Amino acid sequence: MQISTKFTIAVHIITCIDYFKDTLPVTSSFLAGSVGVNPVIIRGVMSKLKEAGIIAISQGKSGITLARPLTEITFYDVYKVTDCVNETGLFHMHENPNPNCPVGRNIQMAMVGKLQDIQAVMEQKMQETTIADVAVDIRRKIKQAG
Amino acid sequence: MQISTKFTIAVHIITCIDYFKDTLPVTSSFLAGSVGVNPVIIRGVMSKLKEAGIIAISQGKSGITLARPLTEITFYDVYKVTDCVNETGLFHMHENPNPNCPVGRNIQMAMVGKLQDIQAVMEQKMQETTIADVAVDIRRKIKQAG
DNA sequence: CTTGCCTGTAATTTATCATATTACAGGCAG
DNA sequence: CTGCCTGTAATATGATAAATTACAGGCAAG
Repeated sequence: MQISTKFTIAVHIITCIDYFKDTLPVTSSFLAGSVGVNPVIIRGVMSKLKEAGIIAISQGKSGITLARPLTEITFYDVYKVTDCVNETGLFHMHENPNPNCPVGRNIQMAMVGKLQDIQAVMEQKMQETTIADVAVDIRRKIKQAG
Repeated sequence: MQISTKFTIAVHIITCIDYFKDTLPVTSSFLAGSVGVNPVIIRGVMSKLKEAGIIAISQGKSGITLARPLTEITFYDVYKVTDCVNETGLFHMHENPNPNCPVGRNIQMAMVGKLQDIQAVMEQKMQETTIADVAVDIRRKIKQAG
């Protein structure tokens, strides 16, 4: 299993909006071309980024803009927005342990807290990484080699 | 997306082997009953646990035993054994960014290290948790309420 | 104020993967 | 030697991700 590409697509989208903001109008079709996926996927992700107050979308020909600076958009924000991991958690527990078995009827209670702790450290690390970190790396690489 | 139930099933299996080791022979059918899944799934997980030197399997009627103490079996060991996350990583990056776009041709390089770091803190936390921690919780709960 | 480009979203298709299930070969212990 | 158990292949089913088609609705440029 893997976390949906919607997460990295969203990071790509945000990075593009920033990178091209003074050059040309950024639209879902343009983004679809850069990301390499269907425009509908882009629109779906964009729509959620808008709801979350990360980007601003105007219809017509104007294009999409950022609603706050890259340094204030964390990986965690994007990860939450794209629903990559649902409310039941990162780990999928087997759902029918036997209640007539002493281990079976207690295993969920015994594991849930530990699994949440593991997920929590991952999410904490995501909060410490921002899209600005990605943008910096990309600009540096472009300066070096194009 | 979620990490496969094989992980929690494996934890359940190991806990059961320990819990019932002096009481009755533990077989794949018995475990399937406790876990609530098909015996073939149990056998597949068991087989990998054996390869990894975590359990010992003898055929015939004898049953399955642990190959090392619970305190030396970490969540990380079990997670690796069950192949819950493949070698391409926890995150699934979109695979066709446009090489003609400056962002598209550099986005993967800019993200991969950051995603690996996030995965690494999660795996580090898994190394710090052992099946013994689960077994302790279960025994305590059983003493309290059954 | 109209027209054209763009977003929003539903519906359908395709591909992939997780899990269940059936079936049977092979092995060990009693 | 015999019966229960493991090992594993093959197939079916179901869920989910992503692609695709289609179209309604809105804004902005002119």
